[in-house]
Amino acid sequence: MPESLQSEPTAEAVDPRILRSRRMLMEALGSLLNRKEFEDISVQEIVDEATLNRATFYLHYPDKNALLQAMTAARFRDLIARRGLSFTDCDGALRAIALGVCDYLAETTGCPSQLAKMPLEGSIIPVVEVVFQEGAAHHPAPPDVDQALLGTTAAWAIFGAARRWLQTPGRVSAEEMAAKIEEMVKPIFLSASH
Amino acid sequence: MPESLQSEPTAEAVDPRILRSRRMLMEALGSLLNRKEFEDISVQEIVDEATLNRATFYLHYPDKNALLQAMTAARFRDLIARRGLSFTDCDGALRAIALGVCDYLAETTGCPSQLAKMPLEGSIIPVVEVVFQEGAAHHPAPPDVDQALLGTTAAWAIFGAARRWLQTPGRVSAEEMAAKIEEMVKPIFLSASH
DNA sequence: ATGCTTAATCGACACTTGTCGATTTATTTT
DNA sequence: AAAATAAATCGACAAGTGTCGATTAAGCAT
Repeated sequence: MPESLQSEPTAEAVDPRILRSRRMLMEALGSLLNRKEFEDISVQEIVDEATLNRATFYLHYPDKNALLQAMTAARFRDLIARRGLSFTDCDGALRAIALGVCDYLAETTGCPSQLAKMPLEGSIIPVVEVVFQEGAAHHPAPPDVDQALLGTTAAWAIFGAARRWLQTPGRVSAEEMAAKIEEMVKPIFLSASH
Repeated sequence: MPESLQSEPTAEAVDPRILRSRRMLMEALGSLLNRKEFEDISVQEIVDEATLNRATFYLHYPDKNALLQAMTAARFRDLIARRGLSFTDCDGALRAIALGVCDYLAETTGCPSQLAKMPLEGSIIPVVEVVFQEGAAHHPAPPDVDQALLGTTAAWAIFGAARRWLQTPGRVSAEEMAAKIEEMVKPIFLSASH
């Protein structure tokens, strides 16, 4: 069971109807979120907006939280891709990632909804982890340290910090915050080499 | 609207019926979680187990997720309190916190349910933050660094690392993991002093 | 073009959710 | 002890949820 669109560029062909349905559901939810709170949106409303049947929804997602999560992951992946953030150009990349998370959060919560809730962790953090994963592959050589663990820990730290920043009343600029996050998180990766 | 029991030792008196209802609801949920998945438990089942009316449930929690969160926070707070973990005895405390999180996760997910899901972030992380907060108060002096931000970032990092450890197949001991976490997270606090 | 496979649709189902007003019961105040 | 306050109960409600079997229609293979 494939779980997200627009990954795996050369993967095996996927039925275009599946892509279409998922895309329309995401667009429908995105559109509705401009008008009302996530909690106040029913599956029926989503499929109406998407001009799909309600049963089709459940063919793709177990519930509306899963759709929100998939949509968030897709959008954030998109933002990362647009900025060309791979960890291959290694320095400054950490700050760029942090800035991406801050920007994304600020952007999607500038809407009427205060989306700084839970379902986002499950979608943004894994994307950040993947970026670190790719970066680790391009890195010199992992002696004995668990690169994946470092990536996970850093991803959570970044998200937690960005989330706190977002819900701070008189917050500083995203760029400033990204610099702070970089300072805090960078040593995590250095901790491996004592 | 008070949100949790067993805090504020000398606070204004709370109606004993409120404490009783919330305690019974938490115990009921805890008991049911030994038998079935959280998703498969309805509010009706919870109040049946607690011998309370369903309307009473909604008098205290907006939904069952809120109850799970409150229960988790209470249990984790309890574990922290039992171990006497305040950050006042500053060194080694970070590892002790990490160990507490690992132990708690391993303990509550040893049950049939794989509770390493989302609602836990919302309950464990804040508790860890509070511990850091108290520790910061007993600390020398915050020059210009945002102690709260450091605490939040560290709390998320700890939880993320512990969570990953938990769902690792051939995982190392909790003590070993706590040591690793300490190593990774400690520099976060030192990052402030360049 | 024809059939095979699988996604999308439809209507219906039992169940859960969250809320309400009205009543009863427990606790605190005076 | 009696009155005032607030929590717990009850029944009922409209709405939403997740699932099902049966049908239609779109995409893919040969």
